[in-house]
Amino acid sequence: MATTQDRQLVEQWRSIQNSYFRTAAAIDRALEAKFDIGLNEFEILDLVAESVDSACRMKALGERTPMTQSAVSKVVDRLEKAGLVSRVTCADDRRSLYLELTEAGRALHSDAAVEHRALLKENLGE
Amino acid sequence: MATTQDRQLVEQWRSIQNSYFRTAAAIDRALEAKFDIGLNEFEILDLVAESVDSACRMKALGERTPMTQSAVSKVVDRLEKAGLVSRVTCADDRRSLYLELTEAGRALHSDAAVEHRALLKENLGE
DNA sequence: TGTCATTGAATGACGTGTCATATAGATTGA
DNA sequence: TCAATCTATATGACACGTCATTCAATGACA
Repeated sequence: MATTQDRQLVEQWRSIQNSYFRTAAAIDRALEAKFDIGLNEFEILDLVAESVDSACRMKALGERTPMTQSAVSKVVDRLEKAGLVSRVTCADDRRSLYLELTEAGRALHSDAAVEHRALLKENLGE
Repeated sequence: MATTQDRQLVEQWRSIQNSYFRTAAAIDRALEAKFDIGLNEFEILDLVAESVDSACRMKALGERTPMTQSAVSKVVDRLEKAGLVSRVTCADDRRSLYLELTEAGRALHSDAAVEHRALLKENLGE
């Protein structure tokens, strides 16, 4: 039953896993060491930073990341506690929140992004 | 500072993340539902199943998966508790252990592998 | 052979993610 | 306008992974 195609699929999958984990781990460690935030925190920061409009975004964020809604909520908790982001209630729908980078958040993001891109380049492209 | 190349890298990375998470989640759910084991458990089972020799393998396993040594140890705990695998002490190095599939483990693996390959095919190739 | 460093694996504390649920605000329709 | 329903987010219990540490066995070298 173990066809050649099966083996190829498994090999392909393992290779994806490895490159995914290696890249994620490298970025995570670097960001943790230099900026004291994890990869998921950075990715939320990154998404907020690239949203130019100030639409109500907690919801939108959830759609742009594989994270669960509750994971996003907790990541934002940490970012807020760290003073990098703030939740602002939405005028037109008071259930919703949108996120704003604080000054500190903007500064950290722009430094961290350089690191992030460099590590992506190092790990993805070669 | 946000060069075109940066954007491409980020896009590439998000696409890897998404396909990785989607595939992993799909497999994990299916295996959980039908065989009551998670993806990591299956992957260890799969590695054990494909090791023909009976060398001392806990160690070797750690080298073929992105999982930590301690993660492997805990996954094996669960597999052993579920009666799918057994730890056998090594004659030539009594610190080492190798793993054997039980009958139940072998049976479950061969069924689960079919599902696993099918989902890989569905998610990776199209 | 006795000490010291090393190696294979297990364990406990801890962080973070997931699922199910809770809560508050919005929407619909009679 | 008042239920009933739906939607956006938060929260608590729990599972699992990581790190640091521990323990036992091995190896190395005097």
